[in-house]
Amino acid sequence: MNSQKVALADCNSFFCSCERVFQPQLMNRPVVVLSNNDGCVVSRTDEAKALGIQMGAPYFQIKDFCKRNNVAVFSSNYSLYGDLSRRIMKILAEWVPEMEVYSIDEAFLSFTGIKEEMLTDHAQKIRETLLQYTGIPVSIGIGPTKVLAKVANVVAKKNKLSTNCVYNLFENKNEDNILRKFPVEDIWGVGRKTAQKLSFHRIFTAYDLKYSNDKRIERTFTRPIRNIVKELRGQLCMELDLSAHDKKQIISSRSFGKPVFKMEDLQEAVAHHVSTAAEKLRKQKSIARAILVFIQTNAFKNTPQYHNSATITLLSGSSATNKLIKSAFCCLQEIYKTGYEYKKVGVIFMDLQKKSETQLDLFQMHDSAKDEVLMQVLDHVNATEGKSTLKFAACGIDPFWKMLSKMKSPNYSTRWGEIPKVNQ
DNA sequence: TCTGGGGTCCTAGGACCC
DNA sequence: TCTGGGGTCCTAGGACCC
Repeated sequence: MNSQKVALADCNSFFCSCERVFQPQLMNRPVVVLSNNDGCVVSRTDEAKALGIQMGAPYFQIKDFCKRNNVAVFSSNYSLYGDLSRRIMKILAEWVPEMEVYSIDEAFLSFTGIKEEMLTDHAQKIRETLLQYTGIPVSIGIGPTKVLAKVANVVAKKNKLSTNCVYNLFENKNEDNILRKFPVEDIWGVGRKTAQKLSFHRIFTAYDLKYSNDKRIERTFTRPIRNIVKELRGQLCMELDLSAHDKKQIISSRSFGKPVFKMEDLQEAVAHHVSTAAEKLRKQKSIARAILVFIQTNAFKNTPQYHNSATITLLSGSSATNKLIKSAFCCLQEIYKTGYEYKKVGVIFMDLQKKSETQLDLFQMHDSAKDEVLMQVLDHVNATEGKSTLKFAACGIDPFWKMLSKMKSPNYSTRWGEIPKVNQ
């Protein structure tokens, strides 16, 4: 029998909570944070949810509504959220022997070994500490598997007052009562398509899925769903992933703030994306052996549509921005067509490999020693003097296509010049 | 005027080989 | 005319996540 105990700590309305840390007057006021380009809503506080603002709602559609209802609106400030996330994970790590950082605002914690009667108390202490040290509220769900810990977390979040943001399934004598009220589409790993298919089989709740016919599930559904069924039954099949992995692909892409038609403008954007992605690539000490460039028109607009992509294989791999820009331009050349109004462009580095594990091949062209030094200097300057202090001319000086970010809060915790001042 | 971005995993099916 | 079957590897695309 599985004796594992898993907790899922998940920050409440994380991006909004980050904004509130530095503007406490926003407590109890509805707050939303927008995606890049101020496109749509990606984080909402309970007050904003109560007003009926939906996740993913396009901002231009709800702008007036927000004004009328005194909603505080922010552009996303990822350096702020990233920094607070790092602090939160560091604190969490001090409380448990093992944890898996699952996303910017979530971590699975191993509670195995803690006495059953102490679980809730332990979670409450973690919650209090995080709130005190960072100002960020979290909810914690506890169960015998990841899927059930996720379920418990949803229960905690939906009943903040009665649970004080901690819900422990081990304390519940009749777990099935919870599962009966839990819609199948809210289960972690069940998306829209699968929920549709499940409802066709008359499976509507987590309870239905837990007690569904094994043979039918085996026949009809894929492995991830079969694993979810097992986890709902308390059978652990998703272990905590403790190792910090290197990324297997690195993407950089953005929608344009304005329509773009010309090749030169696309090139500037592509050079910019390659620079961003290559910096991440070098940070994890890897090289890319394939690069993909894609371009898209605006699918929401009633204009001629076109989207395409091209890939180039780099035999020996590279992490040198200048070399990668050249390859990316070749891809772009291949797919660019005049006469279209482009909305988005992006690059993907694929087939990544650790630099140290690269097979040296006499006949292949590796990054030259000169490039290596150039990249080292580039990264060093940008790390110490600020992002994009030094960049390739191909990226342009002041790109007109750059994204909108009209309501961004200061980098309170990552830039000396923007640290909040305390009144004398 | 204005609708995000960055990831992972899985599977089906094609290509290829013997 | 008739033209196997099984295995592996790779890739594109689907589905899902936050």
